Amino acid sequence: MKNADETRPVDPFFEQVYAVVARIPPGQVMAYGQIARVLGFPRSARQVGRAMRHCPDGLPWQRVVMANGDITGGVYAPLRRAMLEQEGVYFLPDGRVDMARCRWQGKPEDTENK
DNA sequence: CCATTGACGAAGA
DNA sequence: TTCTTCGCCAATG
Repeated sequence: MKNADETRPVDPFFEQVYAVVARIPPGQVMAYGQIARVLGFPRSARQVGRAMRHCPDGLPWQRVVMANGDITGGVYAPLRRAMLEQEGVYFLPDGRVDMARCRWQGKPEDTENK
């Protein structure tokens, strides 16, 4: 049994989004469009954001930010920023995430052995 | 079925 | 570099 009893319909796209987000290592972040691209839907950045809006507990939703490094989440945006800061994410003086240094490639292909 | 909205992103001014 | 506009795509009214 999987979700027959669950009143929540499981969308493959949503599940994939959650899977990728769960793989983001501490100190690194990913953009909505970047996640969509990894899943094979480079035009569905907004749908990724829609999935994050319904993000389940246990998911590092704080590591998902905008492509320009801006943080979403409304009133919780500053909270997310503090959590990322605690993980070692670099920030710009403007309060945005330093994507140039913290953007996760999504595919670690031999990070040490280059 | 059409109009509006949205945790996006790139391009233009 | 900041602000505005347009395009994408699905959900909602």
